[in-house]
Order: sequence, then structure tokens, then C-alpha cells
Amino acid sequence: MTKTPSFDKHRVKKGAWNEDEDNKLRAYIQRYGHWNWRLLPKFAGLSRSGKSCRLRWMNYLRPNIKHGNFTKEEEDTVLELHEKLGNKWSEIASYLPGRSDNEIKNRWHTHLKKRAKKDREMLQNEHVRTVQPDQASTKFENPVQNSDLEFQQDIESLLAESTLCTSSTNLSSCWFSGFDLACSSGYIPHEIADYTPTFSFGTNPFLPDNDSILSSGDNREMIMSDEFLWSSIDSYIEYNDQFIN
DNA sequence: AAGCTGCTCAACCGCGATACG
DNA sequence: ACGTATCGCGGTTGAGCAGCT
Repeated sequence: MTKTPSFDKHRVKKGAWNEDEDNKLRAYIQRYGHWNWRLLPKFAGLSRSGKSCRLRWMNYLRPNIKHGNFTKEEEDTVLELHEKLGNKWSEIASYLPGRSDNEIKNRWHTHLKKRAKKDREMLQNEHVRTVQPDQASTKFENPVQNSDLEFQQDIESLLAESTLCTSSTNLSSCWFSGFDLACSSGYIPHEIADYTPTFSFGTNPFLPDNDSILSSGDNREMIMSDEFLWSSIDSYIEYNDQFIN
């Protein structure tokens, strides 16, 4: 069901991913986050485009991603949101935890489009509208919780003080400040924050262990983006959760 | 058994938005 | 203000599979 693997003129692999590639990508992102999709495959040892890596991660490998059949509730949600938002798949996906925009789009084209058409015809026949637009807007409020927003603002102010980290020392201190903030704000559960992990990120939370990569010149400076910090903290929680649960 | 057809879904492609120098 | 790089989104493709003839 997937595309046959092949290589383009730049020796970049295309088509279906194999288990080895999945493992490499997963391991790299869990350890270092996805700080630059274009450069990521090089550091992760993958002959893939950054775009392909991003897609694979977002649609298949990222934590808590769900696969398989949609529940009735999920389908209803998609139908309702599609009526309200149209083909804004990524926005619709933000209301369905664990579902990727791609999966929702596929589901729409294969099942729900027909169901929506049928429903519309039924409604026209009955002259009854089951979903009022104002109901839909109150049901789906902003998915980001207030506490998350406050934490996000704290993180942003932290990053404003240290946006460009030019050495591994600065990177580490910036990351640990963010980690402390995440613990104190309750974003990281206390059982994880208090836990002394058997795992560490090595000498530095982000940079590859491979010295040859670090000394190659093009990786001396790394932008400490909020996405980078968030994904690192999320990876930390996810990884250490394995030892606790 | 073989061929055909439609369905499914992972992956690709192109384009617009945004960031950055 | 402009050019370039990168990202993210939505549309589309194509291979595998199941069911039908």
C-alpha cells in the first residue's frame, strides 16, 4: 500500500519507510528534538529529505499518535468541524488528539464525504438542521488550556533572554532553566521531576555525541527555538515515563 | 485461478506563509 | 525592499489489498 522505495538524482531515498529508518528517526528526535528538519536526516544518518522525515514523524512516529478505525465520536467531530471550517485539516486535527491531519483528510475522502452528503440530503428532506453554527463554536473552544498558555508565556520570556545559544554550555543552561520552569509550573508531573533517571541526555541535551559532526563547522550555532525546547521537554517526559510506569 | 475494480492510506508534490539575512 | 531558506498545509498519487466476476 506504500510507494516502492527508490532514489532520486541526489541519492535521496523516496517511498516506503522501513523499520530501521523509523528507529533512527525516532531515536534521534526523542534525544535531540527536531530543531531543523532539513539538517536532521544528515545528523540522524538517514538518506531522506527533511520533508519526508517531518511527514513520517508527524503522521506515524510521534508519541501518542493513534492509528486505525475512527470512533463514532471522532467521525462526528470531524463532520461537525468540517462543516464549520472546511478543508482546514490541520485545524480540525488540533481538536482530535492523536490524529494527524493526513489521517483525517484520508478518512474524509474515503468515508466521511459520502456520509456528509447523505446527511445533507436527509436534512434537506426533513428541513431540520441538527447542528447550529453557534453550538459548534461553543463546543470547540481553543484547545490550549489556560495553564498551558501561562507556561508557554514563561517559556517565551525565558527564550527572549537566551534566543541564540552558541555553545553547548549555553544550550545546556538554557534547557535546564526551561526544565526547572516546566517542573515548577507543573507541566512536568512531580513523579517524573522527582525521579532520578537512569537515562541522561549525555553531556549535552541536544547536540549529537559525535564530535566530528560538532566540529564540522555548520552546526556550531543552534537556535534555541521554543519548539525545540518544548519538544526536548516533551521527549524528556516521555522517555522517563517509561521507567516510572 | 486469473483478471478486474474499487477502496485505503502512506507518501509525494507544489505552493503559500513566514523567518531571516 | 528584496531574495533565499525553511516549514507547514492541502491536493494528489500510486501500490497493496479485498472482493467480485
